[in-house]
Amino acid sequence: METRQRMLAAALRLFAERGFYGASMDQIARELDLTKQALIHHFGTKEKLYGAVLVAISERLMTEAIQPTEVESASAFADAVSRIYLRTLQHREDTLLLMRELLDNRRRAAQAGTWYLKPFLDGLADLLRRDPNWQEEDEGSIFTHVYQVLGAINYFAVSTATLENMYSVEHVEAMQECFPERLRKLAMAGVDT
Amino acid sequence: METRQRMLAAALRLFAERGFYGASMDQIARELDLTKQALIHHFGTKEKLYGAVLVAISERLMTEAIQPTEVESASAFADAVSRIYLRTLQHREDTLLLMRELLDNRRRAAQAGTWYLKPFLDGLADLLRRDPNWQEEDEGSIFTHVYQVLGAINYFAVSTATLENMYSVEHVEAMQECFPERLRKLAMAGVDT
DNA sequence: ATAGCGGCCTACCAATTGGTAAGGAGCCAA
DNA sequence: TTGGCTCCTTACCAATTGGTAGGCCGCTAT
Repeated sequence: METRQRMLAAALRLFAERGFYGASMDQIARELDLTKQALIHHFGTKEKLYGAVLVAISERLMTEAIQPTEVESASAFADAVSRIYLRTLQHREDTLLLMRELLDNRRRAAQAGTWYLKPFLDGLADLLRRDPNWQEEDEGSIFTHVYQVLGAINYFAVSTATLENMYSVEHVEAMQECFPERLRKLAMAGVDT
Repeated sequence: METRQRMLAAALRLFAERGFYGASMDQIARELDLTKQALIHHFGTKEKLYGAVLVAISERLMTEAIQPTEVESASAFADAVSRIYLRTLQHREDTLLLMRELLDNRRRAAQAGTWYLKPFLDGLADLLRRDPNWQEEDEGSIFTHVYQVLGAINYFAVSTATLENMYSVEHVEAMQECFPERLRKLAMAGVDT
């Protein structure tokens, strides 16, 4: 059991860092001081290992990201967004892998079982729907707003390493400091401005 | 000459769709009814081919995305963002590849020549800096805002295929219809709210 | 003692990878 | 005609890929 968790952790790291094709079973196994056959023994195939990693991520996301008993307030959505932002930074590897999955998905898109994000998105949309400022808005508008805010978070979370090299560590730290406040303004961005 | 362009186009398509490791020289060549040695003849190695694709993208981005003679107006930034959004949708493959590059970059991050986005980012930041509403904001705040808005655009552009499968084509069309208007509100999201 | 079993190994395999070497077809200039 | 050049080919290669087959070791139940 212990081993299985270690395997999932190592696989997450390498898949997140190098992508599905970029990471080989052998590399993952070596990271654990095992042979790739140990991995195959536990998960069958590379695809299934990858799937198990995705399942683990989505479980974490569901149990941690959205509290179902969200307090109903005018800023409920903005509050949830703040929490999601913090969580995204903490689980950067999850974020990286989900981003990669988003890119790769379009090929095997027809396959089922890949909508790990759907309940999450729906939950956020629900939160926004209950906001008095948003009750007159149509569905498309609500989902669009949710997605734009999520995009702002995830894109940044995935970019910090590049930004640090493009500018400097201090520059990125300055951005990180401003981020929550500006994110809040995005989340609140007016319905009737 | 003609062939070189066709090669770059095919490489872009496959790299964007499957990533650097996911696309093989052979696949790219077959797409052109050539052998992979033709590709190697023109570009030397796979890495160099990939590099040439990135260079082509960044050139397109620089010449098209930001007009240097942007009219100075209160909504100059929001206008630029609107144009960038349209361009992003039109060149979705470019967007996909740049997103992948963003993810992969963190490994070979120290390498030079990969800051294709920097002049683009700086240009946008400049635009925002000249906005009267933003003149008192510090650098971190400005860059953060620019990046959040860019994130909203790119994340969505890269997600539409997945979203179509997750919900429906109509759902995504509804989002696409709302997008520009909501994006504008994001871009304008208040400085002193 | 021993049979079974989960956990992991070595040995091996076909397929695919990026890349080298060498040569041929077509064209143009001398 | 000859030589050279560009563009592309076939033939080949070592390395790596994911995966199969089968066996060894240590634990537990009988």
